[in-house]
Amino acid sequence: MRPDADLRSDALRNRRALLEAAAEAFAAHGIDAPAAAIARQAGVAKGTLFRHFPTKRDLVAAILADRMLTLCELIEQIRSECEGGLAAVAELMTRGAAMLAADRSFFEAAMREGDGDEGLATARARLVASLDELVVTAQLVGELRDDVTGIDLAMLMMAATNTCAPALEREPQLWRRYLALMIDGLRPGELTVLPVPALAGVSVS
Amino acid sequence: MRPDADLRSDALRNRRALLEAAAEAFAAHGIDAPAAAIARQAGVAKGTLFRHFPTKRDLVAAILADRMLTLCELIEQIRSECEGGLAAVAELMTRGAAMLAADRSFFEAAMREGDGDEGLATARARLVASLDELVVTAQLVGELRDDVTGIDLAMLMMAATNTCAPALEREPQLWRRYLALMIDGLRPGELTVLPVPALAGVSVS
DNA sequence: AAGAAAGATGACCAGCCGGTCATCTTCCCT
DNA sequence: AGGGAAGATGACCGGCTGGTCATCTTTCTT
Repeated sequence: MRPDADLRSDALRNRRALLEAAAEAFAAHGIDAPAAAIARQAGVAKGTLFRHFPTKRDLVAAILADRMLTLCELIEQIRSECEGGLAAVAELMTRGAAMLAADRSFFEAAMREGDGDEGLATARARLVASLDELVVTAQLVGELRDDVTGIDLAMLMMAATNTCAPALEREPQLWRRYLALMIDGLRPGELTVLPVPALAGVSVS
Repeated sequence: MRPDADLRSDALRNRRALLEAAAEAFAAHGIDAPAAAIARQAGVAKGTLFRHFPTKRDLVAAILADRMLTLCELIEQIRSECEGGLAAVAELMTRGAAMLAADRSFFEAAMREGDGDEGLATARARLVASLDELVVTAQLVGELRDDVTGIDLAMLMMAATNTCAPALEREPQLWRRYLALMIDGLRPGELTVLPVPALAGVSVS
């Protein structure tokens, strides 16, 4: 993704193996997957991991940023496929949530990581912008309540998938139930005036 | 709460101090609050803690059970105050969520703990039963969609409060926003057919 | 082809955690 | 009052973690 600076060939290879291994480990075991395990999986020594990512936070941030950009791509794809209404929003939330449900680490990471990492900060900003576009489009057509924002969508996706996390083994699709419920709450009609404004701007979490 | 068996006077005193200290520590720092800190706060040695609660899980379970019973009491109180409609449901969810928002550990514990502990299992059962009663009442009046259950309410409360957990420092009331959105989704009208049934029976998480 | 720089290695470290146990103290009953 | 049992103590243990560093290996340049 990054231009990857000018690394020696072996360094580049290792870096990529590390990212791949980390993505897998984090998705399966959450943020707390031990660094040693990731290095082993990548076929590399622990020291090498810490050479590429001086801190575990850096590694987590790199992967979180990547996932966020993937979400951006998903949004673009949906915008080109669907009409802009609630259907598009629902489609995004469903497919996005499916992504999150398959990756334990996303929620944990999005919650804990600040904006220390620059790559993460810009990825986050891009994601929020994309979400906002989608929201505004749906609102213009009158199919989405006017008082929600892009960040709200992100929060709801995380809410639906994470709440079920442990129940996921019993019923891996449970998140769909709550997501559907939440989407119903997004319809216009302003049944309730939302208390408290959404978080603003750059930093989602 | 428990009859507290027949303990020696000092043992009883220590046990209570331990529970109080643990509740405080868990609420503030989450489930991972170190056992040593809890013991110190209770003015007791670490060994004493592990005498009363052979495993940290046992301590967590004890406190989680207590919180669940508190929620039961809250429900009873609301049922005696409000009419049975959606207002009662909304009231419960708001006040219940406020409780959860003030206690980092509840969500973590509810997610991780199985039903190993008997006290916990019965507390959980009682809570689910209370929630179900509330739900049925509101459904009879036609103010709550027919396809939700008591467990759904619990899940939504946790979803709303936990998702915002880290944003809580910036905007401690943010959970109210999402809870309101979710409650809107609970209105009857069956806009969407919910995919996936709710979890059944005893074990919530 | 040779040497210097970039990179890889893995033994090692410090810190923290849950949990144990031999020893000492407190309580309670007779 | 005194003795035995229930309880309290805190040093200690083993395991696991993120992170370091002196040493060795690979790559790239000239």
